Amino acid sequence: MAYHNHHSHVDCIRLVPIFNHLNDEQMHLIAQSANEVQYVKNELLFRFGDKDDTLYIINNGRVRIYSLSESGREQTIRILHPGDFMGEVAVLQTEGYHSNYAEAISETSICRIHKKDLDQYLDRYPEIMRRILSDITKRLQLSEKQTVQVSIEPVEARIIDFLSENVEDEKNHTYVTLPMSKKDLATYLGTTPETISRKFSSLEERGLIKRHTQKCVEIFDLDELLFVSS
Amino acid sequence: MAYHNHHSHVDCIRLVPIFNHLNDEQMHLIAQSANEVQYVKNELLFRFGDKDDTLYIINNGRVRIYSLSESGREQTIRILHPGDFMGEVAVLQTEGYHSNYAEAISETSICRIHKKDLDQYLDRYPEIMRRILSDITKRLQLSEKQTVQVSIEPVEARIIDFLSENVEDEKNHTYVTLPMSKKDLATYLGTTPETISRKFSSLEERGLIKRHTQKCVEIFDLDELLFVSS
DNA sequence: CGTCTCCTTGAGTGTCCTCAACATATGTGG
DNA sequence: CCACATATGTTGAGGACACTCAAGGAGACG
Repeated sequence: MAYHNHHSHVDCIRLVPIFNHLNDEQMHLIAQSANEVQYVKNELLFRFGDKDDTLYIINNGRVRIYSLSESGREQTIRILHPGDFMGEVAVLQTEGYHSNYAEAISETSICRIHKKDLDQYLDRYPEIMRRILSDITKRLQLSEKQTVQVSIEPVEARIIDFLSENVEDEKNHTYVTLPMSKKDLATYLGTTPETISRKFSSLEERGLIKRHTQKCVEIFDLDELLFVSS
Repeated sequence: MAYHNHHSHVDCIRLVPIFNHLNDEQMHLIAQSANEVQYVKNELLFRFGDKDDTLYIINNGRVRIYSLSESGREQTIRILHPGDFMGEVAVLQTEGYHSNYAEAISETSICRIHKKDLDQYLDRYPEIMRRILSDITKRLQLSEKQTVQVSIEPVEARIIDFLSENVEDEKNHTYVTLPMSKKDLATYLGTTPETISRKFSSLEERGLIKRHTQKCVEIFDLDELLFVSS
């Protein structure tokens, strides 16, 4: 990783939902205490068990949070995009140990804010805490949903659900741009690349989807697809 | 359910971690706005999709939060005990719809606080928000762990992990008192009662545990048990 | 003591994982 | 820009784990 100590990281702060309600002066103040770090693709930001007391904010790029099972298999927890934050262990756990792994999946720049600074802002601007709370509540809901899916829905239903949540409509064509590799998608959906591949093939044979490129899938009839999965 | 409108629900408030740092007067104030509700065993507190804007605090009894899959199978998300709260959808989601089901699994009494009241307290006593945030962060970690387990660990490992997290040591005997029926344990661990039963039998055959009563299991060697699961 | 629920055990089946080979992308240095 | 090296994706065969369905047993409760 590479450190950059520009005087202003306001850009970093401005696009973050948890801070963007502040005025310029306030943002500037926060930006002062943030430091920017660059990571290259595949670089690890932290590992399970690392002690840490900073909040990470994605400025640019994408980060994958994942966990390892005893047997060494990966479970992708979520993918962070610019504006997302992570490392909330630091925010509130008195003992701040990371409970999973974070990896840059592209060239990524991060802003880091230390707990002691953040604590000040939380006291001074309660709205920040509200927004963090709102974000984490949302994530909790998603996480619980993911648990249910992974545990009781068959793989095909999980894939279809995932597709339906990532559709982009464009001139009477419904298609999906996969936000990650099939390999990572597999670990996200709690399965293997082979199974993902097979299910996609099956859906294609049945005339429900068409694979254009690795990342781009066309959906012929979303309603029919959703019907099939139930 | 049955409503009770005692003048004071301070008892209700006093034992709740998110409020118990307040002084008597403050607690009294909050208690004023809370109302107590009683539920009998198996009664549903709310269902998926219900609109709601109250925070629920368990005063007495136990509540099970669960979710239903398309196919009708249940996934138990968590069990709440006295002092726990739920319904945080109301706290922060502008549109407060419940995303899962809540059922009393014993005679249960609840304190409910309306969003508009709670919002006031959050502003006046920021420490409350901090504690809620802390609690939800903790739950997020647990939920993510549950996702990983359910998705990649085999059932036996999940059971062993669950047992190891509920051990109670007593005079050189290690045993576990199951906090719920095997039926509910099955839905919690993302499996079926039959499979749970089989795994317990298997562990017993291998001399690792001994079932004394339905709810009480003795563990002969915890280290060995944990070793087996990896 | 009978009923009901929960638990247990058995038999059969299906989904998905593993391992392995091959194909296709992606990226790097010559 | 091509050739090679590496990573990612696809397809096949075989097998394991856990689910379903079904019946019998054990507790709990009135």
